[in-house]
Amino acid sequence: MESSGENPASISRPDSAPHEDCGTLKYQLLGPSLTKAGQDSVDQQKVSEIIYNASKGSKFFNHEQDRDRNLTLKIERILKEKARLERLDLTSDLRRADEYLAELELSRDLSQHVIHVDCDAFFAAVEELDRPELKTVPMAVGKGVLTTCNYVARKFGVRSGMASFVAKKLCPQLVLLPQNYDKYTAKAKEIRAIMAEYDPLFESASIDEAYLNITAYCDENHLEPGEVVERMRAEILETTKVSVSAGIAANAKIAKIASNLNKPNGQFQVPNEREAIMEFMRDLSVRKVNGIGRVFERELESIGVKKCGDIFLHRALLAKLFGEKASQFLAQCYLGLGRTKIEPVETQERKSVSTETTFHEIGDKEELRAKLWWAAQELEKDLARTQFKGRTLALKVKLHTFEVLTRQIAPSRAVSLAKDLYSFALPMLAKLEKDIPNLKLRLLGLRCSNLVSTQKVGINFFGVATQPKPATEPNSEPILVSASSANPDHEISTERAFEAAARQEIQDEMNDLEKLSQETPDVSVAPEPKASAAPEVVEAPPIMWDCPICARPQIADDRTFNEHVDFCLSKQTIRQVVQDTSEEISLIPHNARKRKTPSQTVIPEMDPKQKRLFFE
DNA sequence: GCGGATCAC
DNA sequence: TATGGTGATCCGC
Repeated sequence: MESSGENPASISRPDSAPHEDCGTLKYQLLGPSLTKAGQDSVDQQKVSEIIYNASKGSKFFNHEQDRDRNLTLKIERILKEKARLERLDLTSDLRRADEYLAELELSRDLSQHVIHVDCDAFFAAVEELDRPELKTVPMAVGKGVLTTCNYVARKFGVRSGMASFVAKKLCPQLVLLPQNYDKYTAKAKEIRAIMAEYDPLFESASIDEAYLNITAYCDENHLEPGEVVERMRAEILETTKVSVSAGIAANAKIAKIASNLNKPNGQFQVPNEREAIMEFMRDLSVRKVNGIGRVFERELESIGVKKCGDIFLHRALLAKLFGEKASQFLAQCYLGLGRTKIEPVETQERKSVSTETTFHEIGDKEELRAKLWWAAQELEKDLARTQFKGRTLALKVKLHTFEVLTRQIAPSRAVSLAKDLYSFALPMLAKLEKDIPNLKLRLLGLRCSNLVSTQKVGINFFGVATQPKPATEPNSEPILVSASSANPDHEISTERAFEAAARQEIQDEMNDLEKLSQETPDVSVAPEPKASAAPEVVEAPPIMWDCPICARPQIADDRTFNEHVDFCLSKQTIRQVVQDTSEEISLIPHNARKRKTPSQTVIPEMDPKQKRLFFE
């Protein structure tokens, strides 16, 4: 959109309030990474004008405008509620808040040295290693949306998460590179090998970030945390040629904030002293805290909380205005408290597996089915890779207006195969088509949650024998047992493992027999997908027939269909058995890695199948 | 338990 | 012309 020189704030928009929300909208349009490093010298005013003008009138823009208006309304309600509360007697709320603060204070642990390590413009930095000439020109990685950009580009206001055409408006000479994820993963592995010397139980927060607890390392080597981090950063730069920044503090929350303060290639330490920590938090913008995003920032700002220090003044109101969890979180921010427990991601249990893709607007039903089929195939692959099935299946769509909807169902048994995923998702899509006339989508995705492990007996990533846990008894443990659970020495007996294997076999037979039968309303609406799917579809979606017994859609190939009908006739008895045997429990290895001295540390070779999971 | 919303990277 | 994908969590109902 060409610049006409007019002030965007003065542009009148149809069907909207006057321009008072323009400021917040422009702020919203600046994107979530405004607080990132490398933006200090940027004229944000000018940048926001350019972004505004580039976006103006688009469907994306209109959606952002809607969201902005809704947030403004929500804030009005918050302010009204605040005024109402302030007319009441708040002494008990105040007392409750103070009691909670006192209780938290008792839990303060200043004995640990936690660091957060963050690679500087990671993807861009890796690309610059291959093409050093890019170091001096503005460059970004990503196609439709930028994932990273180098510091030269940031001087133009270019940021990660920005649409590339907008970035090009800000910086026409911007060099755009496609993502090369394998390359970044390989480099991340090099960096992690070094970090493991300092803490073998380090925690990967993402491909380019990690938390380490270096308390033991400091003690064993009689070094101060600052020295250790200087050393580690130098070692990483020396051997991998990638610069990293780090934060050093008593807990993960402050370390994370601190790692951003001397970016790039720097470090910042907050001493393990209560006074120093309180002072550090006092003047810290709430937006810098991990977990407080643009929305909560605006809500807090509206009641007068801009800095973490401001939380104290408003402590009596926070629980009623923002909820219990949020107020507890804010209390921790005020005190500068955070977790000190750093543990490998492999010990943390996965909750969902999902896939989604954005495409050009599609309204054609067959084309949408082709997309759904493709998503089902992708999810099957991801479920196979991560060795899970899902007891819950969710369909996610984004309308052409950018509005997002999700619909989910809970099949009686865990699902993982593309045709099953498709069979269960199709009625949900059909219902949306029925309920929303002229449905046009720009994104479609599938997600499995309520996961059940399909991990077989074998040797896992750390060389530890693993077995699928036998089925749970009606009143027993939660579905997934992680290393962090209460009984870390819990072992599965051989007998129980055999039992499990036996039940697994029974279940596999059931799988073949049952071929799914579900509560799927509205199947008559679902048109049958034809073989003439979109070109990129490898395999045509299966043809669906309705079962004459249960009236639910089934894969229409003769054998499958007949088996289903047979099953459906005898369902009541079999269903019970299936439910009793369908529990599969993952045993996540515990004590797989132990913190030990650096010289003893071995980085095991990666099993290719587990590789992507490990690096996620 | 479901669906919307927020958040991080 | 045009604005991502994956995973987690919380809230209100």
